[in-house]
Amino acid sequence: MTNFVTLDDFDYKLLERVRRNNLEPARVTAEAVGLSESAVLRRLRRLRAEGVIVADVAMVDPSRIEPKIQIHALITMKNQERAVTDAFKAAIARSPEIQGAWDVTGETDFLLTLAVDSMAEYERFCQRELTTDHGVQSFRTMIVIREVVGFDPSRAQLTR
Amino acid sequence: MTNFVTLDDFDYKLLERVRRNNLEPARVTAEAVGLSESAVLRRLRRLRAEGVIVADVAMVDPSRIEPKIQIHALITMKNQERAVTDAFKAAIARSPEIQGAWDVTGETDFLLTLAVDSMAEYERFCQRELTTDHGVQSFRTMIVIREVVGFDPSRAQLTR
DNA sequence: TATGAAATGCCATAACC
DNA sequence: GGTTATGGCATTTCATA
Repeated sequence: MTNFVTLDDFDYKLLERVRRNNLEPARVTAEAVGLSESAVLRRLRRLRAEGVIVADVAMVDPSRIEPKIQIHALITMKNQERAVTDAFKAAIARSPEIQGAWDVTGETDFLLTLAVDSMAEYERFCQRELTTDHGVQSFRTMIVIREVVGFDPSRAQLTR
Repeated sequence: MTNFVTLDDFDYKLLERVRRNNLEPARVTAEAVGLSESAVLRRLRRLRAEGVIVADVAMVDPSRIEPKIQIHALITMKNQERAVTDAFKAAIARSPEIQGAWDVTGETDFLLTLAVDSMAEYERFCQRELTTDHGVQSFRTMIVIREVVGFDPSRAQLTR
């Protein structure tokens, strides 16, 4: 699961296309990248089996359904004890408000990204995860005013 | 692109599934949500036409291909002149290193997320966009040590 | 205006070269 | 990697409420 995979130019071309649209018929893709239909399908199957393609998903625009408030929070922990930070990470990972979370260098320890329906919901999250003895010393809230660069699936990073 | 869309329970169930896997045969989905195959396909077609489903994509795990350094940067601008900030936003949006960018409240003005192959590449980005008269007063770099919550497609937020 | 059922046509699959 | 035959799936049409 951990080893790297070597890809040739065809694979890269395929990934580039399928990251934009994974419903494109293989016939079309084949012509675009200069392969036969079956070659395209076999390579995509291999890329999925090898874990290069992790998931095939429909991207939903929640703003078309309900207005969401997007928030970033910088977390400073009281100390660096593994037991404490691990528990905090686990709690964060379980929180439905969380969109992403990173262990970062610098003056703060974690960066969180959240999406909530209201500030009241964010307050509940803070009480539940930040101000209730999970080892958090302080946190800084940054509310998103406007998205400058919209989420671009072809730029999306999947790690872990 | 404009008005909100009202969805019923079937639509929500469909979205929930298709956000996890958009290659699932409609027959399977139909049984899971309690609709006929054609009803499922029609509703999904409508959700795509109405822009609730924005894109259908394969999610790639770049860590399987090449090691990437993930970086968050907090930007403080010299002032809030529209002409300056707009130019900065445009430059950011054009930068290939950028994964996301947000206009935020608080002590800083923007939060950027980047993925680079090396610190040298990040340095080049900083020289190109941050330290070369785009109105940036100061910035703080946070390098991701470890991802706590991996990017989850079913949690992904598409705004704008 | 929505559904469910059946015929058509397209697409992926798999076994070949 | 390309070609071909098969099976599966989406699409379309139609009847119904």
